[in-house]
Amino acid sequence: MAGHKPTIHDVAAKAGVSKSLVSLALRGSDKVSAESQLAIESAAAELGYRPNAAARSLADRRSRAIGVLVLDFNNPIFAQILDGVQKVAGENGYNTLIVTGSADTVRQESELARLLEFQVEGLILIAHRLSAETITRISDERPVTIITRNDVTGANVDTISNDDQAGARIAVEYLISLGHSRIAHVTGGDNQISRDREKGYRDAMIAAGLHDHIHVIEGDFTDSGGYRAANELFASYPEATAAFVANDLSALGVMAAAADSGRNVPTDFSVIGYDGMALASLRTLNLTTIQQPLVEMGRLAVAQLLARISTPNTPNVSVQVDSQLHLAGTCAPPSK
Amino acid sequence: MAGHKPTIHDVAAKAGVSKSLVSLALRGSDKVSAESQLAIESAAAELGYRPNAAARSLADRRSRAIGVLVLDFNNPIFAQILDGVQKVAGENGYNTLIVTGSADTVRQESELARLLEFQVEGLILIAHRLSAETITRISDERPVTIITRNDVTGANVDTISNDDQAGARIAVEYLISLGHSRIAHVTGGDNQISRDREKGYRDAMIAAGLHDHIHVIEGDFTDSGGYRAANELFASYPEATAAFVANDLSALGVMAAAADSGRNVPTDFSVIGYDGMALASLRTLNLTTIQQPLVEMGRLAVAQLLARISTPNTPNVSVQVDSQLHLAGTCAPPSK
DNA sequence: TTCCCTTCTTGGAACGTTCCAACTAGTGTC
DNA sequence: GACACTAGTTGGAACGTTCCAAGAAGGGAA
Repeated sequence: MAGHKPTIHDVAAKAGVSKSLVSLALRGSDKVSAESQLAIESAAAELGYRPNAAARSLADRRSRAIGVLVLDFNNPIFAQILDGVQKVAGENGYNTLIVTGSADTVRQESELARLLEFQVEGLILIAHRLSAETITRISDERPVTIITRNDVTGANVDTISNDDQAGARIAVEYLISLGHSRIAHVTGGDNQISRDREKGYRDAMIAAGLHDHIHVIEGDFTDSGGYRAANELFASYPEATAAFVANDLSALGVMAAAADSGRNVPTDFSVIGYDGMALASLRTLNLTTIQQPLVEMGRLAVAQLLARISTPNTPNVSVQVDSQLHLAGTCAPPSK
Repeated sequence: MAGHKPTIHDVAAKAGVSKSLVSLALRGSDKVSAESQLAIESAAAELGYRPNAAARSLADRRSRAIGVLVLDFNNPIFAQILDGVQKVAGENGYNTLIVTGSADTVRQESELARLLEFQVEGLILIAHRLSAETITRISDERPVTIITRNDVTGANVDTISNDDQAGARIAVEYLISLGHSRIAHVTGGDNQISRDREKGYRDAMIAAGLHDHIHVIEGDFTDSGGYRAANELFASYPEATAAFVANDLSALGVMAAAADSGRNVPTDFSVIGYDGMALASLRTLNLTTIQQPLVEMGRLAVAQLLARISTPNTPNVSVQVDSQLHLAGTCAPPSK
């Protein structure tokens, strides 16, 4: 904590050159003589000089920062996505401003405003609860890439998602292949992702001639929502031998409810989730699930966002990645 | 995406006043006439004006941003800490720049450099793997608050931690109170937190006259580390009836190993963890643990950091918060 | 010697704010 | 009618960079 933070002028004075040359040298221009380069570098090092990003951003008219809005930090899939996001952003010299949205819409707005004031060059949204309208409005000011959704359109909006319907079908077909027919579905509530996963469930059931066995219970993507939904399921449809649950977190709640009702997973009751969150594959849980390539999705999102930043007004991009069945310990053939 | 981002000059022109007055009005000065205030506000709204944080930061000589370094996003306790951090930072009008450190020391340096270039006014570290020396060096440039550790000193370093030794003693005393005596400990590897928790274990065992039963296996704070350590434990000390594990994540690994070895938790083998990560309290896991007030720790850290930023050169602060025994389903009296 | 070309270097303007000293109009006061 | 206030308002300087047009120094070619 020296008296004053050294600026480019201090470095220039110490190296005996002009501030302009310091600026050039520090950014690796090839028009600087070897001698000056050396003098400048050692002066900078000696003073502990750090370029001021705000000044650079102002002069440059670009911030080299992207904003990330994560609506719910407590769903661990976000951590994995963020891993990918941060990696690619860092590799490209971009800073990442992460903001977690509150449930409160007013505070959400002010958090978004803060991001935009920072002149982020683009935004990554990981937010299934944000309305399409809000997103379109934001995209009016800044390019946006949305991860895990593809239901928003706009001139500056790209999406990275997996094919939720296809993933859901894979899950259900797997249960059917094990011999199940009384397969229930616990949804994730009122949002596009849930609707798609439910659609995939229904389609797969119908395709297998199991139309009569379709049984859907409303959940909400949370552990306790899954628990509640499963209890409801066991009351209303006790013959069910398996459940396809809208996401991993609520699948864990379903497993707990199954255990409470005296059902052993997987011998009495099979559970398959969706997402592929890292914790679900811990040995203790060992959840069978449809695994999204989360880290990869984070990577792709940043790559796409940076592409749009550097070349605006290109056609919209909607990347769909493949999700895979992750075999683990919570599914087995029905016992009867 | 209009042609040009409106600046304070555009607003001034539109409202028919000077840029200085716009600046005053937008920051809520009381020396602006009601009439001007109104004209300025509506001009700003109409143009979709957003203040440029970089310019402000430059003129102001402060960035209103704090940096957060999280070394491992995959340990879910960080999500909870971050919740508290973001909340208090936001309430005080501060932006949060979150960076996840790579294992790679070189990249870590460049990530830190990027934070410092952003002129963050202070840093929050959640990083048990960072060397004390590195931290002291950083704190030379900017105030630092460290969460979950208290082993670093420096003029500008404050710490928020829980009393790991005390927490560990609580855990062990609880097991003893249930009737256990053959209590093993799985450590978290070579770092201060682990050493403190091990010390607490040893002290509690000795205090209860169980010196002969002390049995320590090296772990590493991860799920798989816990799994491996537990298998080692069951081989070297099969009579153990309980384990105090250095953190929740590895406690889950221990539980998996117990199950694999045919031990039922908690009837055959009791497990108690440390941290209180949200996922461990899911019904399916229901882990007994020592719960740190993680969100609160995040809050306190920011509060302390902001205090030091506004009033530097005050004596160092080391806050110790209390951790509590969280009763759940993985501990029971020994069966024999 | 003169002139042109490179190669390196430079000071000034600009970026969008905030701060400051100073200015203008009223409004009272005597 | 002069004076001092007060309430609003203003332009210019500053913040630490980058960019740009232009300058200095040295080397060849004529």
